[in-house]
Amino acid sequence: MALNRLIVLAGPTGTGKSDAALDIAELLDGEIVNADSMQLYRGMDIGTAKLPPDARRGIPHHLLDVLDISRRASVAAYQQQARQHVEDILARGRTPLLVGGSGLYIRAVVDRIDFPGTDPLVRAELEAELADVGTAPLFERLTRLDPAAAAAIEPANGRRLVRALEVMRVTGQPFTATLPISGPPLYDALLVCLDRPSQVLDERLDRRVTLMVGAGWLDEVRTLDAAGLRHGVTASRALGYPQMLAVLDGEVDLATAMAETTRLTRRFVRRQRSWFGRDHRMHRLDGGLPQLAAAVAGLAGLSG
RNA sequence: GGCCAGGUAGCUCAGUCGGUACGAGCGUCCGCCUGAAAAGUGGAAGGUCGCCGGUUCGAUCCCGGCCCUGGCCA
Repeated sequence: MALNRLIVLAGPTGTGKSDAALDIAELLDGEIVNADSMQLYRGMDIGTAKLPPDARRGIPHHLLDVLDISRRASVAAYQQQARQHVEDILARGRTPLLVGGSGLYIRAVVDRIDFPGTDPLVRAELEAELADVGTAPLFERLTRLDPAAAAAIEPANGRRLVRALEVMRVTGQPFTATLPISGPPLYDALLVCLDRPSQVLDERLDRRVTLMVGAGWLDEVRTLDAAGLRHGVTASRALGYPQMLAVLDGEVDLATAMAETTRLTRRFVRRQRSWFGRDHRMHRLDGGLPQLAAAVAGLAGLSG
């Protein structure tokens, strides 16, 4: 029943990946590996739509709740861990299912991408410089040191400028600022992208935020706040969390925060589409398809 | 009924002391993305400037009337 290959279930937020993954896992004797950057965090449950343990049907889920909110997330670390899990699952004779909406994370697992090293001190220094003098001087320097990278990075994109200069400093090598052309995926992966018509998805997202609040999202955020959420570089930026913190601070009313959250989530979905849309290796399926699991199994080469 | 403010991009609003609307933010659409990626970023499409008439070589901006919105007074 198990396949000797990886199945990737990608797609925008709210398309039904988590639930579909359960069905597929049951059908193909699978185990799930999370590919969602924010679900890595312990305690961020409601707002990240993390599947509660009692809803997982006994199917093993890996790489959920592995990071403290104070820690930065890291693609490179994720890549290493996720691949380890995929390989372990394969070794166990089961089907690994990589499920999530973080496009770069998925590519990090499935493609030959090597992330150059990092240095906290160099990084901190460059970030301080960015905060101090702005983006222009950094861009100018990058143009001198690494013209190719500079040509591929928008002058106003501080984040990427910092990283490019960091790589230059740490490795002495130029920064590869363009994603490699994707060849055949590792692990003979079957790539599936779930989506829904915009109107349907937007309505689902709207409803989802309401459900999250009803499920106690504000309490969750209050708890996380006490644990230092505001100081978590990555965690504090998760969709909706800053908005809920603002409610707790009495800065905005709940309705406004919710509207803002759905707005940002919609925008995020558009970016996810732009990311997944150009990966021509992906099979696209509607997340609302009745026999989704069977369809995926069929694509994977398992008939019936 | 009277007075005041206002009717400019899908929304909220700038602006033109009369000479093809420099518009902005948000939204929408399209794109980029190698150690924060639920992050960060680039571009595009959108406007009979409430309606009718007048003055003028020319009006979104001046004048008159009308309609609509909000507020105040009665």
